[in-house]
Amino acid sequence: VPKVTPEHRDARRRQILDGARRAFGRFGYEAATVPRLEEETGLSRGAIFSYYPSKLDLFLALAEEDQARLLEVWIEGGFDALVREVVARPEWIGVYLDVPRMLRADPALRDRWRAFNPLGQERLASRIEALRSAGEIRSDVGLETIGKFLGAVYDGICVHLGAGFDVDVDGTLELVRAALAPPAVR
Amino acid sequence: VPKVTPEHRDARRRQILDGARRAFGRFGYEAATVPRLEEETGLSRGAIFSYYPSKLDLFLALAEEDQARLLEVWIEGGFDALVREVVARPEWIGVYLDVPRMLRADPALRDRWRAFNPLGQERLASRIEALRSAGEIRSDVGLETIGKFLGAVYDGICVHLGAGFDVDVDGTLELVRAALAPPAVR
Amino acid sequence: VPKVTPEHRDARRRQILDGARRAFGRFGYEAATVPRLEEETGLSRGAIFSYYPSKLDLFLALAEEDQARLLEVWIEGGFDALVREVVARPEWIGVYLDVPRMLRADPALRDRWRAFNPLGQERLASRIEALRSAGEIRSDVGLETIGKFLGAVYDGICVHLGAGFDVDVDGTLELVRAALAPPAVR
Amino acid sequence: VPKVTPEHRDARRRQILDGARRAFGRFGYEAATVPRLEEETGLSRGAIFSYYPSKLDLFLALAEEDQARLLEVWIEGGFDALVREVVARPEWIGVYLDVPRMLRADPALRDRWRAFNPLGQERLASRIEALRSAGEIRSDVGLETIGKFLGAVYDGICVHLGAGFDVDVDGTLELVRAALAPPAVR
DNA sequence: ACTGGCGGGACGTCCCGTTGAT
DNA sequence: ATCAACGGGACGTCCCGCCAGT
Repeated sequence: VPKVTPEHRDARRRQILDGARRAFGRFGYEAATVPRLEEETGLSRGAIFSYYPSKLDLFLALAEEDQARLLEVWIEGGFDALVREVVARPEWIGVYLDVPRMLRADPALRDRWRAFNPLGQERLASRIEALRSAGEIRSDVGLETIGKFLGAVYDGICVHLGAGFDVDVDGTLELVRAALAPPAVR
Repeated sequence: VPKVTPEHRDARRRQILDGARRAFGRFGYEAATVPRLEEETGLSRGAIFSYYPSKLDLFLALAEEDQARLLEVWIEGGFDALVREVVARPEWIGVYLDVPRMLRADPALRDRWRAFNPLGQERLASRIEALRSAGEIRSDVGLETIGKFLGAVYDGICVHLGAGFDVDVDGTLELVRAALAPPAVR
Repeated sequence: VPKVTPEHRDARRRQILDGARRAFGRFGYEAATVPRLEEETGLSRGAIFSYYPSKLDLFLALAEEDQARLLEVWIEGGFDALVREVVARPEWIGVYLDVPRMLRADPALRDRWRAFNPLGQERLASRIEALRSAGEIRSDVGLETIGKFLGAVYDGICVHLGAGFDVDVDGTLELVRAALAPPAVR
Repeated sequence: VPKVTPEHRDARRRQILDGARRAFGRFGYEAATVPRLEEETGLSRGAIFSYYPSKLDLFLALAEEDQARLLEVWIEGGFDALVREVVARPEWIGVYLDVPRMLRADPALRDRWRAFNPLGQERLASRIEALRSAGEIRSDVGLETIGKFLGAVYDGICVHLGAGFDVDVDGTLELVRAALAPPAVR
């Protein structure tokens, strides 16, 4: 049984994840066939499947990794930063776009996805809460509503980006700001 | 001398479209296999493929039909009506969700999709323009920006619905309204 | 029950046979699909299959018709005429080329083919016999051998023509003549 | 690091070629379905198509192998040896018979086939030339004509063999000899 | 008499994941 | 640890022929 340093394992994992993202992003989940994954990662089936038990698991690992990273961007830099991030790296959208479709057909997956990264979600909620307390966003609508609204806008932008349509980042962010602005005297 | 009446053909077409929508909606484009299409439509391959030359053509016929119908709802009833329509019939979402993913991988398809129903798109633009002229929505941002914003929100809602997440219709619409409201004295 | 004159039936039969020959000749038996037969004949499945019970039967009718005609040419005009005939109408070769392949896989068909047109075969044998008696061809080899030799040359020419290779008609016929010439003083 | 030794690969290749020849020979190209190829080779689709990218490629590999071998027999042993070889192994005929039929419908394939093994064709031409110089065959007809004549006779014999008809080897070869004999005083 | 809708099966291809070899 | 050979199943397509309908 050959042995290998943990560093090597991590590097391989990264190599697989990076190549897989390119493949999934370019072709979509089903069209990113194992041969294409091999090509993009530069590794063979054997190697890939020794790190991830199936194509689906590899895909989900990628999706959760992105999810965590983007949540972090949101928490750290706010919604603007989140949107600018995805616009700046549209090649990452591919993976994200496939997720909801898979959730649709597989309730078990839906639960898994929902339960992922509860800590991050909580931190995000706290941050929005803080903004609200500071009077920067309106407090006459529920936190949940704001979260869902932002989520929808974000997902919508991703869909447009993913489909190759132009996105008006500044304009959209301006409208989002207006939507969340505390009510003024009218 | 055709073998069947045009009425029969139309009925069959509907039967195929309806069954196919169920199949595509439930499973997604690739997982809606031909046997599943047969099962849902109650017809055999021979019948289905005598009306549509391929699975993709059937899918696109469905997608364009929905697209036209929803655009009509939007034009006639406004954005609220559009959102309430998709929320009321979430089983129609499935087909819609697969479209952008397919556009991503196929530029030719993207062009075809974009060029579809130009008249409807124009009519929608006119309507928004009219609302703006009437002072019901703000005129300090471009028409294009408003269209893209609404499109994004709508698509985002579809993604959430499609993925099986709850959607806060009233709250979201309220925020959209705020986003588009003409600026007041602050 | 509609009625039709025998003339009409014969005309339809010709129409089907002629179209089918074009299709079989151009594409070969398996690639000459029923839709292609429909196209070439200008008739529908129903019409075609009401005159011939299956694609194979239609093909064999055609093959036997050609076989009979070519045998007649051979009997009437000799081997030279036969060869010149097939060279002049290479589009007829297609059907002929598929026959031996089908015989190979189907012994029953082989018997049917062999038993076809015994009268013609006999007449041909008589003719060669007569030539031999007249001293025009050598009599030191069996009639059977001569027949098989000529058959092989003819089939070989057909194969070459069918494959699209050039055929040296005059040269080949000259060599055949030499092969069959009565032995001279050497 | 390959999984198997080159010897293993060669053995597998042979196993596939041999089984495929049986299948193609018995049923013909189109009727030699993939399941039948699996059965004859004793291997699965996965194995077969990992050695040959498609059924057509497998078939052509076989055809070219035979072509090369038989050309060698012709060059080394003369036309007699060639004919005796195919008569002795009639199961090899099947593959050979399908080739011209495929060439007929596919000009690209025709070019590929023609360009195959030019060295062998040249060596054969030299050999016949040498025989002619030595006075063993007539020199009053072109080399090309002789080649085409022999090719036609050979192909005709193959057709007969393939179709399951008897072939009179000795008689036919005797006639071929007469055809090519130098002209004597008459 | 003729049409063409339709059933149902078979096609070649390609897929994913296991496994035995290195 | 990594490889590629391989099994076996599923895919969309297209085929042929039957027969209901005109």
